[in-house]
Amino acid sequence: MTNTTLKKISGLLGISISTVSRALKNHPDISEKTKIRVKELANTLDYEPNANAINLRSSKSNLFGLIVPTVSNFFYESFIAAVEEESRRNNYSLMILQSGDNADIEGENLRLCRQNRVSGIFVSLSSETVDMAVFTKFKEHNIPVVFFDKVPDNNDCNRVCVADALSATIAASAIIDKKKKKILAIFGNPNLLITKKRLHAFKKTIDEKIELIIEHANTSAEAKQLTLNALQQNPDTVFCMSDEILIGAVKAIQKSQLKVPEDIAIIGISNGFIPTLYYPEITYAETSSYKLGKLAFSCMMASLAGSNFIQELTTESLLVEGGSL
Amino acid sequence: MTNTTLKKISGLLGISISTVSRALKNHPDISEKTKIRVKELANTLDYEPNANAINLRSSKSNLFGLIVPTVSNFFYESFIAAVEEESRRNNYSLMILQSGDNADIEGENLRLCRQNRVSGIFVSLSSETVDMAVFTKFKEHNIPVVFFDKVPDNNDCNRVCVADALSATIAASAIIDKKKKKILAIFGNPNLLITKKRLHAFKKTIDEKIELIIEHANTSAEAKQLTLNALQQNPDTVFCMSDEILIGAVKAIQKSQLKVPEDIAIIGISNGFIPTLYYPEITYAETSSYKLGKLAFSCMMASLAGSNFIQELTTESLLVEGGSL
DNA sequence: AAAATTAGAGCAAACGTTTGCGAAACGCTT
DNA sequence: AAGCGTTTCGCAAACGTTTGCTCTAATTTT
Repeated sequence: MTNTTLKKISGLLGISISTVSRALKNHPDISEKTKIRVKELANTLDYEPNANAINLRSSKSNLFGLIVPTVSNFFYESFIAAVEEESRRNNYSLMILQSGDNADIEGENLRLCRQNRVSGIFVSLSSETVDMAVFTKFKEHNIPVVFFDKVPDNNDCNRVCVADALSATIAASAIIDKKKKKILAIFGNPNLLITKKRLHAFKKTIDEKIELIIEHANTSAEAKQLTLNALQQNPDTVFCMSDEILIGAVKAIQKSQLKVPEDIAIIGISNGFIPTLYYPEITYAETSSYKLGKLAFSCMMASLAGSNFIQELTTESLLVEGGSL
Repeated sequence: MTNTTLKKISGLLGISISTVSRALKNHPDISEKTKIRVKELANTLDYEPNANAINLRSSKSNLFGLIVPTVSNFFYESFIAAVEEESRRNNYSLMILQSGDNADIEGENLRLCRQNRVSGIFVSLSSETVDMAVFTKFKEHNIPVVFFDKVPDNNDCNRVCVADALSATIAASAIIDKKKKKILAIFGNPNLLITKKRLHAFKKTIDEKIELIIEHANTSAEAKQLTLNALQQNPDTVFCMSDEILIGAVKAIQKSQLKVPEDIAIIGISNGFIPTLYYPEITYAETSSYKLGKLAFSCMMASLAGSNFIQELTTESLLVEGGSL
């Protein structure tokens, strides 16, 4: 069965297309009788307006693009869930694209967004991305870009981030409160902005009287191995900058058959899912990507409303107590 | 800056719109000189064809809809990742919608798909959904529907599922091979089709000489509590039907300070992520939602190619050995 | 009763592409 | 010089909507 159109309805009813269009929209020019006839037929024919035609005619898409390295990630999924929810509430659709951490595919996805005349895009950069020129095109076309998580260095763009410094500070404070003396602190790739921010805040908060072993791990496996080694030095606490690192550290501790928190305490910074998988649950400073999604969306709406106010926003953070500290 | 169109280029070059269109597509009718002039200008003007116009003109969208209860779920995310990858490889875009397990929102999402003239949809039903009439409309319009995971009961539709029976059989066989004697087997909601399938296959495979304690849990917390209780009976093995249940069971075992696998063995059925978070890693029968995504996509492409062959497909399953059995 | 208002509906253009068809302009053959 | 085939391009319609304008009758006003 071919799709129902205004023309089809108008033909069947012997009235003009414009009358049908207006009738369906309750335009006051159209008589009640006509409206009813039109609506009934539209209903039985399962009429659904063609979004492409509407978009073309109106030069609007009510569509957002969202580009992430991968959708299969416990941080992004909550973010996406939040953005999708808000989009629907505001009558927008969402086109989700994965870059696979590949700059070429990212570029391809950006083209797709432009071709679909998206109203705006949310982007978490691929780790390969160096050329920011692609994104300036969006600005030239007045399409807002909201960066999140993996954001660019230059600050003439909209960025929303989790509370990197604050969460690290909160975690450090919690450690201090518990009067811990020797901490193994594991951070991620030292070149990443997120690592720098968290490391700096953490070190700044920790007392000098507390012994600090600082390590860097790129993967969960690295974190595990490195923790196994560092446990020789008998730290009383392990701090993990991210879920990825936490997973490795916990494995190492479980392997070493240490009791948590008696033999060793653990604290992390997390979105909230991973820490609840263990017993005892891991104490963490929350950096909710769901909240980040909400924040990103409001930033997007502000930009669309004409705010040329380029801003960097951060979410809040709070300590969620498990039994690991 | 307003968007570049064929008309704009044609005006600037003093040639007709159709010539511009053909030049950009390397149509043989157009001379090399003209092609070069057109392409250069298109380049400097950042021309990107308007997808809405193309879709309208061609009555095709090259767009798939994907509807899930929530995107924030370690099963769906892999599925989505797979479908997105394949879509891109085949020049399709993906519109991802969440139903929030709400039938109304699901209906709303389906309308959105129709309005956007999607080429096909992937659906995991909300738990509320009872009225299948909404989906028959897609059939009437020749839009393929591929159900996955939460599929309808009636079998006049395309369904792709993970290997429920097979995975349970594999897990049971692994238990038998290890000569275990007393098994705590935890399953999900007994009303769900997936539970019935897995339970049936599991029981059928397990020897009568093996002692079997069968329990049902709806949530991770329930599974934990129930495991704590059942541990009193000293099972030598715990089998978990799903990740959700596994999480609870592992917590209970960690709380009881039992050594795995010496004191107690664990085996599950899983997508593959959760089991790797523990030490030792959990042995599981794999039911990959990533593979399911690939399967769903090929089913979709077959339908689009005109196959009226309604089918139910299942993925394969294999044993992934951790150190927990 | 003539004029003015109003209700109800249609015409046609526009959004940006694609494409069948036709039309110049040119070179080539007889 | 007339006929013919190419090459290169333009015209115009179509996809489905929306909307400013016009038009006809019917109703109201003076």
